[in-house]
Amino acid sequence: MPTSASSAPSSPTAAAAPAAAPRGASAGVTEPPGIDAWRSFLTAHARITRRLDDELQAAHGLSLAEYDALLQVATTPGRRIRMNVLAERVILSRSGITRLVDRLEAQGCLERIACETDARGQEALLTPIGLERLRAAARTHLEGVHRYFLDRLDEAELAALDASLGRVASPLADGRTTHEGCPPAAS
Amino acid sequence: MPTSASSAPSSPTAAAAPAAAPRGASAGVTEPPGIDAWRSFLTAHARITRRLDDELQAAHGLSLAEYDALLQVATTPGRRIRMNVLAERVILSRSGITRLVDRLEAQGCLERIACETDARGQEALLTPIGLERLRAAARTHLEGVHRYFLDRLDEAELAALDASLGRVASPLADGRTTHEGCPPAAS
DNA sequence: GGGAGATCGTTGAGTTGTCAACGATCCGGC
DNA sequence: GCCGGATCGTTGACAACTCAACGATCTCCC
Repeated sequence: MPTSASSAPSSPTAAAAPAAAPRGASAGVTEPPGIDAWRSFLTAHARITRRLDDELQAAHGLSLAEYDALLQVATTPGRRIRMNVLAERVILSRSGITRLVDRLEAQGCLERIACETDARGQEALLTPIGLERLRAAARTHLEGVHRYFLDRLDEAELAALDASLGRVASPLADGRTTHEGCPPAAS
Repeated sequence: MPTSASSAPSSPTAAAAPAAAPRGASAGVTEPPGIDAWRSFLTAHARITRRLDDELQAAHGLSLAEYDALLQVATTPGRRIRMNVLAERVILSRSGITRLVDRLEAQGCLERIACETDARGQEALLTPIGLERLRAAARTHLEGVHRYFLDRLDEAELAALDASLGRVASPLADGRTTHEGCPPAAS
């Protein structure tokens, strides 16, 4: 899912949007107000993450997902984490995590160890190489996050963003099944 | 790129974050303030789009990317659009668009026609089937966008989001090459 | 304590995207 | 008019994810 912007056409008010989709439209579909925010959200995400991923890849041979996984391991007490938990944090399926850890293990950044308290479990353990790799990559990554995101917003905006998006994300915590615990609207 | 959240560890202030990553951390990396907004941004995107994609797929057998492509065609005057432009709007590589249009064409939603003014060019043309498909899907999709996004934010928040994220996205308009026209910070 | 059912991580198969390279066509300078 | 370089859409090869199914293990209730 590449995830661009746009959701449905509306009023013929082609306004800002410097180089992307038309903000107004013309098909046989109607759209709600506020949808512009949704589009900006999608567009911003697609553009920024692509940029960050490219830069990280070019400078350190690490994808954003790999970086994130290393970070999650590094910031967990003991620098090891159940595959399980890692999957949820990085927002990947369990099989996705298996393969991602495979890759990082092959590069020497992570090690797999058996979980002491659960014989089914595996833990990913950060190696010194992995930590060094993460440290180096963090510089590049944070620089990018600043350049493309943080530096363009003032403190109030960042706080507002955090509040709004945090509120929007929290009810969707798990996501295993398609939509169970969430009443469609008011029913 | 699965794109979860998080960027770097920081102060040991594990606060909100209902079911995901720790907001404070403990590795050998330092992090800037405001990074919480960045994390919320990533988390919200990952969770919402996954949900929307699942629902759209279940109800109409359409991925979010396919939906978006249909919408882009539908909202372009003449209901046809150059592959080129479509790629940019949906934020996909040109080969990605070739394949996506292949799929939609196979389903009868789109048709490929030669461009009249440029013999190299192809245009994707929306078929009646495609329009009907889009209309049906739009209901599901918009309902989801409301449920997971719009309805959780008031008007002021939406406006703020649009302004902030729009400003953040615009400088990254094209994105073909990795980072050419953007001074690293202040140099 | 024993068995049914849930959960763990991995695997095979399939999907959807990318990059590099291609032939075809367009365009600007000579 | 024509030729060199850009741009168009497609293709082959590959990368990274998903789902479904698996054996192993845990957990809870009888």
